[in-house]
Amino acid sequence: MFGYLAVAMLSKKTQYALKALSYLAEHYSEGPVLIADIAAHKQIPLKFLESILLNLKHHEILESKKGKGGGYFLKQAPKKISVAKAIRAVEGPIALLPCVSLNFYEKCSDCDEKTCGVNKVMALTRDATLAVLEKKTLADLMDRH
Amino acid sequence: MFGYLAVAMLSKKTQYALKALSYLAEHYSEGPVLIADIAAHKQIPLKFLESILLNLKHHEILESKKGKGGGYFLKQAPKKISVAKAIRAVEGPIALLPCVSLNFYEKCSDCDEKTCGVNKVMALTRDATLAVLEKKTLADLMDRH
DNA sequence: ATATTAGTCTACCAAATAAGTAGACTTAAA
DNA sequence: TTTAAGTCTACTTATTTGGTAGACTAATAT
Repeated sequence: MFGYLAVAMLSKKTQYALKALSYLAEHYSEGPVLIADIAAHKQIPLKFLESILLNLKHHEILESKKGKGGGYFLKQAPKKISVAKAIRAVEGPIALLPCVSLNFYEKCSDCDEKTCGVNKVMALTRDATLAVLEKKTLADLMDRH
Repeated sequence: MFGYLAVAMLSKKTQYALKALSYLAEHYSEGPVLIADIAAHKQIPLKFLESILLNLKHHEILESKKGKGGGYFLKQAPKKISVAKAIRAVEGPIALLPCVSLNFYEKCSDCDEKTCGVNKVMALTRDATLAVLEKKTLADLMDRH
C-alpha cells in the first residue's frame, strides 16, 4: 500500500558527477585523467559521463585537454571547490522550494513570503543544508583508504 | 546554454500537501474541513488534492469524516506532527542519497560506506537537514497574519 | 602531412515519474 | 431516501531521467 522504490533526492546524474569529482580530486596534480578511466573505476556509463564532465567544464569546475595525453582535471585544488557548487552545476537548486533558493530563486505564485509559514521552515532548512554543503569541498568527497 | 527551468527538490504534490496541512493546522479544533475548502483557499486542483489527503490519512496524519458536516482534520495537534513526518509520507526519503537515508535506507551498489567520502558528506547533510525538519511542526507551517 | 588519440557537440530514444482527470462507489447525516 | 462528502480504481498526458549514436574538432606523434 505504501510502496516506495528507493527514491533519492539527488539524481543519478548528480551522483555520478560527485563520484567522478571525487576520483578527480584523488588524482589531482597527476595530470589529465581519461574519461574512460573515471568511468571504469567509478562504474559510470561512458557516454553519459562524457556529457556530465563537459557540463562541469562549462561550469568552470573542470578543465580538459584533447589528444594524446589529454583528459579531464580539476580547475582548482579540491579544497577550493565546494560540494554546493558541484551540486548546483549538475542538479540545479539545493533548496527544497524555489521561493527559498538563493541561486535559483522564483517567487511563489500564490503566497506572500512575509506571512507564509512553509516558506519560513524551508528557509531554515536551506540554511542548515547549505551550512554543510558550502563548507565541505571535493577534498571531503575523496575516499579514505 | 545553462538553462534551468526552476526545479525544486520537493515535488508539486508535496508542496500541495504542506499547504493543505498548514491550512488544516490553522483550522484545527474547528471540526472537519472540506477538501473543496482547502483546494479553494490554497489553490490546489481538487481531484489531485483528494488523493493527497487520502494518502496522508493512510499515513495516520489525517482523519476524515464522511457525509454532511464531514471533511478532513489533523489526527493530532499541529505541534505534535513534525514536518519531517509529513514530507516522508508524501515524498518519501529526505536524505540526498538512499545510502544515508534513515527511513528509506538502501545500500550503495558499488561503494564501501566505511571509506566513501560522498557518503560521509551526505550523512552530515542529512543530519543538518533533519535537525530542522524533525523539530519543526505543522504549527510552524501556519501563516502569520 | 597524416594517423591516432581524446574530448565536443547535436540529435535522438525509451522508460519512469509527475501531475492531473474521470467516474463509479461507499458511508453518514438530514 | 436523498444529499453530502470522502474513497477507490483506472486512466491520461507531459516532463524528466538516463541513456545511446555518430559525426566533428583539436592536439600529438611519427
